[in-house]
Amino acid sequence: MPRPRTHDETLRLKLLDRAGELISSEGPKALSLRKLAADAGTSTTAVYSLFGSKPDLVNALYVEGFRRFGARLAAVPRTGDAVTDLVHLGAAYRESALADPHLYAIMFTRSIPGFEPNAEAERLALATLEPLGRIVHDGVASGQFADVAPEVITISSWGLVHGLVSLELSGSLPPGYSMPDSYEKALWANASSWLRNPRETPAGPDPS
Amino acid sequence: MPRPRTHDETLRLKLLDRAGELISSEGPKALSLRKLAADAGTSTTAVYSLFGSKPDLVNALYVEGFRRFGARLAAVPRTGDAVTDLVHLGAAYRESALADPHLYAIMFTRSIPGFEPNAEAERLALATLEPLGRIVHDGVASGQFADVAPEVITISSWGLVHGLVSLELSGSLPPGYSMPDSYEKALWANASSWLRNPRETPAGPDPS
DNA sequence: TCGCGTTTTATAACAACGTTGCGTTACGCT
DNA sequence: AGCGTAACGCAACGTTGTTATAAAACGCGA
Repeated sequence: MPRPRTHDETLRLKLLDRAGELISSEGPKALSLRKLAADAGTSTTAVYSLFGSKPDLVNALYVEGFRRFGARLAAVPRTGDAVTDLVHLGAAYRESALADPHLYAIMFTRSIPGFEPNAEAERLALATLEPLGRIVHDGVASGQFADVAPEVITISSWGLVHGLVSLELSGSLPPGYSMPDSYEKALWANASSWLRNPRETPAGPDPS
Repeated sequence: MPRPRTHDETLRLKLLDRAGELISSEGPKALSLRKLAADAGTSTTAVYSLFGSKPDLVNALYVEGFRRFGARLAAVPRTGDAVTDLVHLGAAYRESALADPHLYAIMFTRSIPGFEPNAEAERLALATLEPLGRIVHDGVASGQFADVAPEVITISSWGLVHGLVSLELSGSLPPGYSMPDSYEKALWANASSWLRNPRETPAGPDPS
């Protein structure tokens, strides 16, 4: 009879942990199976029996990254004001990305050549957006937001935060531009642009 | 006396062309110096004497990419209406990115491991944003936009288009979301959110 | 408790990569 | 004409991901 899968779970976690550390500290380029195996006191073939290939190992990191990301976003409290909630969620998004830039790069830019998330990982990634979808849905349903397709508001808000964070992380910003200053104002402007009844001061400060 | 640089310009262009083709058709992973040299009928050392290293060759692609990108953006005609101009510029931005996705990836995501643009290349990249900066500046100066720091409007608009395009190109969008539908509405909402006097219908259609 | 069957993993090899000495060729300048 | 340097082909080095082979580890029926 076949021997049941006994995969050394502690070794699996050790490899995953170490891989995460390598990526976070030295970037995607530094993640080599040989170094990783040597660090973990094992051999490269262990990685292959545990994960299948290097892209599959990265897929595990991808999943873990979205798990943490999703937990952070889901923990943002709601206030009932749709604009405020969007701004708060956007702030948490940026904080999460800045907490581990290299991991964010794996999740959203294809920073490791051969890697493509598998179907299950992609489903998890999309589930991360649930808090955003809920705020938008509630905002439209309660009449705070205009009668626009919720997908449009969702994708616009997501695009804005992702774009701003990407530009900041890739160092593409002109010198002198301060993202902390602009970020909240941009979020506030975007969120309030979907209001049914626009408020007086455009691009006003977050009232929280 | 030293012999002046006579670098075979046609070989240089041939290598650059072929490298661009390889990147555009098969992605950054397929760009190998050995294949490239073989394709061009030369040797790998030619690349080193012409460019210095692989990252330096990619830097040349990066520069060429921004040159074309900048030309496209600079060719967008102005209408005088700041919101309309922002939407038109955003549309040209997306079209340019979709015209050569892999090149866009080199320009904005770090899709080739060892590559970082040098100082001159980064200056050129920032110059590409000049049309955006001008529209925003004129919009604020003419009183169409609210009295907000122009950098905030610029970075917000850039972040939005870059984020939306990035999500689209990386395939991160939920199935069923149609970017062509949402894109223009998102741009319009963003642009009009900076108006001094908000118009009646938020997220209304582009009047062009 | 023994041993069969299967999984796991170490060793070593393979192909492909970026890079670099070494030697030769090609060409501008005096 | 010929000196000096740039340009470039050849071959090698070290490292990468991956895999063929073989040995070791272990669950389970006997």
